[in-house]
Amino acid sequence: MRIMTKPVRVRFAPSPTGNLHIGNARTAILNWIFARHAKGTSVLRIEDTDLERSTKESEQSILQDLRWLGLDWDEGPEVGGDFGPYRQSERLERYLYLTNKLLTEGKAFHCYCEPDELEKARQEAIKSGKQPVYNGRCRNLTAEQRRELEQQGKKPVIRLRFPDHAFTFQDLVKGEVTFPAGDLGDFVIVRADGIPTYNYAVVIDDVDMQITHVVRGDDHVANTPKQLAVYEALGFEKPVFAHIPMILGEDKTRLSKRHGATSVDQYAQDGFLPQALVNYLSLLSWSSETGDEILSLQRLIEEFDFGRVSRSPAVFDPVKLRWMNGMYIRSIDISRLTDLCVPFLHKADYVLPENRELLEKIVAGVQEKMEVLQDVVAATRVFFADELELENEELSAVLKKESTQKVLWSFVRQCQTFQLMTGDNFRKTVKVIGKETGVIGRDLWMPLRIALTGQEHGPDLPLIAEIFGKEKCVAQIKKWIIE
RNA sequence: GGCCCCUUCGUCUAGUGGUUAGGACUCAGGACUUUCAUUCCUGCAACAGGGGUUCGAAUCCCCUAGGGGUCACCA
Repeated sequence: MRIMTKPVRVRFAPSPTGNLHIGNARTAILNWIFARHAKGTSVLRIEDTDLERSTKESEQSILQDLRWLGLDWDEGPEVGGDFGPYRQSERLERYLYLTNKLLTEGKAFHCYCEPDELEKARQEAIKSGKQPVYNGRCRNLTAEQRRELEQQGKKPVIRLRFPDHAFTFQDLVKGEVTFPAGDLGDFVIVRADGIPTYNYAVVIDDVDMQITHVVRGDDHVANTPKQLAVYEALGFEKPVFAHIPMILGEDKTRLSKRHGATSVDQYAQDGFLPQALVNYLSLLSWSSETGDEILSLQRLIEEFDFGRVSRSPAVFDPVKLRWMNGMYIRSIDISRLTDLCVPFLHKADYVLPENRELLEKIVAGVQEKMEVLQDVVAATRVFFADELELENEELSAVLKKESTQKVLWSFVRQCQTFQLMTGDNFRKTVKVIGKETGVIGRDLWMPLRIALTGQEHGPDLPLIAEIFGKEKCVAQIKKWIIE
């Protein structure tokens, strides 16, 4: 006998009600990595049953953010597939068909209870320590009673008759999870406006799209028994579940806007690299068996395993993300890095040199000082600023020192001995100045740096001199020579 | 409040009965160096608490505490 294992099919199913959030991005990443690891299929589905909040713009921005992260999908909006449509709003007929089936089989029923009444009862139940479950008032209405209610103009919702037994499922990361009987009531599967609710639609979609593994956030664990009840009522085969832990903020509460930047889009704008973000996020609640942390997409795909996903939530650490981003910036080749930096330089209104080689030289000079691409602006300011003012008054004291003045004089004199200011010429010049003045080390270099750039810190001085050119160097130095 | 899940350095984590409890970020110190940065080295720092089980528990069991999630005509 040969055991045929079904090819893996996973889905990421965002609701288009805002930007792609870091937490959702992590879910998308794990889904995608798992699909690639298993040589399976990744599906993207848009869960837009919340008509109030869903927008086309959100959908577009989410798609764009996913692509920016480097995640693609084999089936879904804009790419199609054999199991569509991939937007819930386009699948209403399918839900209706199955709802009628449940209704005729007596597995679901119409409910005419007033929402605010129910809500009041719910609050009271919670307050008095009881289970806030639906009381079953409309469970057994006669056709006569229903007609009467309808005549009063009441619009019913449809509830699922919730079975009176416990639910257990095997979770790929949590292990066995059991929910005792009697804690859940007949929940709403179709709203008064005919739109299905999440816990209902999600099951039908997952089945229709032949999803084998449901990989999603921890916050859905408590929803799972409701969904299991739907699988059961519809007679559907259940998928495998994998609930990955939440991402928390610094204060250990669920990551949200109060914790700062939480949208993928924001990280893109700040100059994070998608590879770094993917790498960092995949390391939240998961680790490589090797202990390595800088992992290529290739390795992520090869090594990923739900068995190594931790069961506890992880605090998002922006500092470590920045460090990791810096690692990636330092590792990419200078031509690509330059391409990536150009938009940031433009935004800063810097006038960039026509000469590509020169631009790359500048970027190379600050590559190791960057953690995010945005840092290129501050790091290269010295090359693009019109006016190089002293950073602070204390520096002028350095420039007035007697030894400094000797150095500056000597520099101007030495510049007459060569035509072109190159890094090498600058280095040789400084060496000669050292011999001529007897000044060495920091006392020799620092005054030149300050006179040349107005600052104590910055890129390699010979590089600065070369890019400035002889004329500008001499002019800058002369500014600080006291007659 | 009920139910579900979780608990190793400040943070991310390794660890599946016997380890000096390892690594990474951060921080501190040092080396390199014309500055900053990079890089390298060193250091600080953890098994939530209490009971068991066992010759032996971070690892297994129970209780307590703490945290998170969820109980919607949101997803």
